[in-house]
Amino acid sequence: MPREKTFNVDVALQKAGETFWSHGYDATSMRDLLGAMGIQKGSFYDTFGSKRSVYIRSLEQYVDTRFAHFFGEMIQGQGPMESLRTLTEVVYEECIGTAGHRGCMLINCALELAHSDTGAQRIVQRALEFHEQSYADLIIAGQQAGEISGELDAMATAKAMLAIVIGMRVVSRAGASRATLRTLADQILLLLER
Amino acid sequence: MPREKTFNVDVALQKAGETFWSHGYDATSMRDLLGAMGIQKGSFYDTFGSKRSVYIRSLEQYVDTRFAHFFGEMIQGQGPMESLRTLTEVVYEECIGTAGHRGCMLINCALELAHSDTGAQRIVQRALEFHEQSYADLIIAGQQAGEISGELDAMATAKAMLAIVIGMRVVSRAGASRATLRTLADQILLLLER
DNA sequence: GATGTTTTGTACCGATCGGTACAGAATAGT
DNA sequence: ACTATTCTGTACCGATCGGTACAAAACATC
Repeated sequence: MPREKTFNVDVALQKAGETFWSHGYDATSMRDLLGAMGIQKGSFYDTFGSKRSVYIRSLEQYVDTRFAHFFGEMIQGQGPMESLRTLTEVVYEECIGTAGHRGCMLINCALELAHSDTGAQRIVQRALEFHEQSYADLIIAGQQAGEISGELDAMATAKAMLAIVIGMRVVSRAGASRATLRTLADQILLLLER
Repeated sequence: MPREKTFNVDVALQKAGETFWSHGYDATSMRDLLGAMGIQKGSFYDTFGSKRSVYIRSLEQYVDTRFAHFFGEMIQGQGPMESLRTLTEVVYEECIGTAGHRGCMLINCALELAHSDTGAQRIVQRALEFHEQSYADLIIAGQQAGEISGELDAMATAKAMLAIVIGMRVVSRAGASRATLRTLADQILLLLER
């Protein structure tokens, strides 16, 4: 008998996430948020409860969909080394694209919120660990396939790769040149040729 | 004839900088700021004019004193490779220290403000370029001294080193383990042994 | 058409924001 | 003592903050 919800919760969350992504948590006001989500205050608080809960949920959605896509269909059917190349190029393309100045929502969150919000911190840590482990798995697979030297410390190299990726997202948000980002992408892959 | 200022402007700026460093720009209120600086609103606005101007000045002071110390007395009398080792260890020690969760003020600023404040962005960019160039100079000196392979692309390696340093500061602010930070420090130095 | 729910829109809440104004106490040089 | 400047402390400004309350309209089921 009731009237059905006329807006899609996931879509609204995604819109909210994009706004948080660009401007951060504090700098996003309820006015900005409602505008981006296309709903009114009443619906907002009935559905989500608070600004912070929307942030957390949109961050979780960002992590889930992004990593599923990254380590799923994006490297479907590719060999380990080819996958690592693809993933690095994708990061590079995102950094130099129009949305490059937004950086990575996870990393933006790590610096703005993970410092004071333990809930956000847990999400960030788990996502970083997952990212790191996924790299390491690909490196190990590459070693088993003979594409990557067995001398390499897979976990340590994975950590270094992730650190450079993080560096790329930071400097690109700070306005780094395309050439710098290209160099960093190349350096990531050079880590695998030792 | 006038009464002299009873507080030291540089000390007050430094206290302000530490507060901004820990909590960021937005999350630091005037109340926090005045408390940390140990002065009252009247003195604050008479002396500094605005919250933003204090932030910019404290950021400049942070960059100046820090880099002067880093690439000055800290590596005084050391060879190039030894200097690079020292600088890397210092970053590691800072990351695992009690102040590690603060990260680096410059990088915090890069993500929070450089995105929207062109003045802050210019400071961040110039500081990153200086840091990068200083690394490159040391690498080149190391190559001339025969401590580092001449095959290495000095500028590209410097960029990669800086990117990993940035990654370290981000993950340490997000609560990374000591072991992870140790691994990353080792990986920085491994970049020089190719 | 009656009922129940979700929508929009607006009015409002106390708190806090950065910033201004100013009075009065303190401290210096003349 | 006189004067100039800086300090502290407080009161206040308009604006905005996140969040609440609620009435009226829209919609879906019965």
